[in-house]
Amino acid sequence: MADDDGRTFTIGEVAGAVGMSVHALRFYEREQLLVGPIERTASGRRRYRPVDVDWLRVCTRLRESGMPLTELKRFATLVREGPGNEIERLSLLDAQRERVDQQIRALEQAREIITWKVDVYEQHLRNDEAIGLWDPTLTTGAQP
Amino acid sequence: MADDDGRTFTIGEVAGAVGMSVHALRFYEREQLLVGPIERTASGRRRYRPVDVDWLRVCTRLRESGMPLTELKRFATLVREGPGNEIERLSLLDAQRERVDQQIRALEQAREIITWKVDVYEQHLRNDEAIGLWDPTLTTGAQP
DNA sequence: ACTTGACCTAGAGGACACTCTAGATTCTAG
DNA sequence: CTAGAATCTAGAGTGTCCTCTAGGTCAAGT
Repeated sequence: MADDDGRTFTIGEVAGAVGMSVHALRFYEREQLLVGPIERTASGRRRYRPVDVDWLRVCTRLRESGMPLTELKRFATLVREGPGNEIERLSLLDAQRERVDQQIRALEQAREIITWKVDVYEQHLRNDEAIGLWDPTLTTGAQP
Repeated sequence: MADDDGRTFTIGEVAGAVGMSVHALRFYEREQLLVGPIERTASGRRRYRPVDVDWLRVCTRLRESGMPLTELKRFATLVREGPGNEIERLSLLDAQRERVDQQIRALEQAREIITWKVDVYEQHLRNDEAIGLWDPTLTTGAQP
């Protein structure tokens, strides 16, 4: 078990490590988005274990992929409840992967339109013409 | 000029065509996110021209790609002001394309993590084992 | 010892992008 | 002609996801 060597981290260290604010970390805890309870020092300060940090890293990835907090919370709850609900965890993740694929497709479409417009402008600037071709609202092929 | 044939559309038709609500369309107009003024009938109802619809389609793409409304407004303003600011329009679009690329990369990373977790769960369900491998907080390679 | 900075809670506040309401008018189909 | 659907305005409200504030406690360096 090289996994849980007694290292712990302050909230500030964790914030730096996972790219969230300390405010957000406390918010996540309040909202029950974490799997285990975060331990405290005698004086009440949070001590994050490596496993907590790992979970937070997963959280940030899922959030980046557009998973809403409600669903992240659902997932956290399932994990907290322990073995027996793997099918639900799986379907939750699978649904999210589907959404990610859709997002990627949408972004690629948007990227094409942007690129097309960039090309139009670049060509315009190269040609330095003012022949009415440059109304960016013209997206249909019909040109005078 | 096969471009501006007198067809016009009601706000409801446009909403259906571009996938926005009528509320959103009025909101966009109020917020100066449109390029031209939308014409009105004698009784004050909006009449959208094809060019307006085209612009709205561009808007939805840019929004889908994560462009904030403030920037969309800036772009609309530049277009409204007419020729002469193409360089700024270009840099705005180019910056957005850069952000889209970053988003795609982030989504692909998230997708990998999700897929990996899905695989883990699927394998688990196939094997029907409970040997402590299934703590989803374990993201580091170390396994017993 | 003292100062500076990190941390604590509970709750308010803010940014964003709409979404909805109310009350009135107007268009359209039967 | 009339009922119902669509539209109008100005402004308030909503959901999401944090972010910040106030008023403290605690820890570490000098």
